[in-house]
Amino acid sequence: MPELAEIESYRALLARAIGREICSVQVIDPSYLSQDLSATTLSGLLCGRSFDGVSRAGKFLVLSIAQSEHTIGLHLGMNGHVLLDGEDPVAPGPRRDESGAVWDRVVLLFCGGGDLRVRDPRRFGRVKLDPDLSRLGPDVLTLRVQQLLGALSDSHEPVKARLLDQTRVAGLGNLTTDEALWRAGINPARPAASLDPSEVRKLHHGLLTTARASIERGASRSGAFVAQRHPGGVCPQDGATLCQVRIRGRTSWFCPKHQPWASS
DNA sequence: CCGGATGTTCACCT
DNA sequence: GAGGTGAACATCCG
Repeated sequence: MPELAEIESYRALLARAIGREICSVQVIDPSYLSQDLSATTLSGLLCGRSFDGVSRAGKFLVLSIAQSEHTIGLHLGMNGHVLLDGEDPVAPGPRRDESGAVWDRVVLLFCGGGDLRVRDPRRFGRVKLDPDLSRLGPDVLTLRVQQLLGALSDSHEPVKARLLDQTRVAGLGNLTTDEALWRAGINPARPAASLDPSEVRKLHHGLLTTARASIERGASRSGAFVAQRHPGGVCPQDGATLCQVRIRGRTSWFCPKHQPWASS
């Protein structure tokens, strides 16, 4: 589930874990930790301490550890979920059995009761120590037109490939990007550098409005266009049957009528 | 049984 | 070097 909207929901959820002392760390699946992080290290770092801050950087959730220089980076991959005291703001979570614990990878128990669980059936996510955020591009929510221009102007890659590249712009996922390109009327396969300045401005507007709207609704699947993103789906704007292409291995949908190849 | 799914990385082509 | 493709990670769903 996690795209920007879901990650923001989890950021808000995790804020409620701030200040709660951790008494136990259960690394149920050691391979869920990044290679340079052992269960022993993680446990030693967290037990007896608490988090004193939570932020989002691109698709990473970053938890800072009180009385420590370290941070924990949480990346939820394609299907990761976070539960605090059993609560998951992103529905529906993976549910395979009634205990609901089958896909828990890492669990923190708080001294005062309650727990924080990282649940990820598909296991594409990771828990990292001191995640390297320096490689991330500017965050989509605070992206400026000039920065977008810079991210696009030096490449003949398809514009969508560039937008999904987290080192160029951080935080965009497949669905959000399709919706934003649709709003801006830009074909996802167009070479990035072929966009003229007015198209880049439209795209910038599309990216920010799409990202903000999805966060407000708490779901990356909530957009009018995303709802039509299936075979036979039609453009909510002009009714044309949507087309599908593959870009960088990801399915991309667009309206053949108002997202033409040629620039306007 | 097969293909595809909201993410990322890497090997291998052209 | 740049860009494209496919595979890999693991599991569920139609």
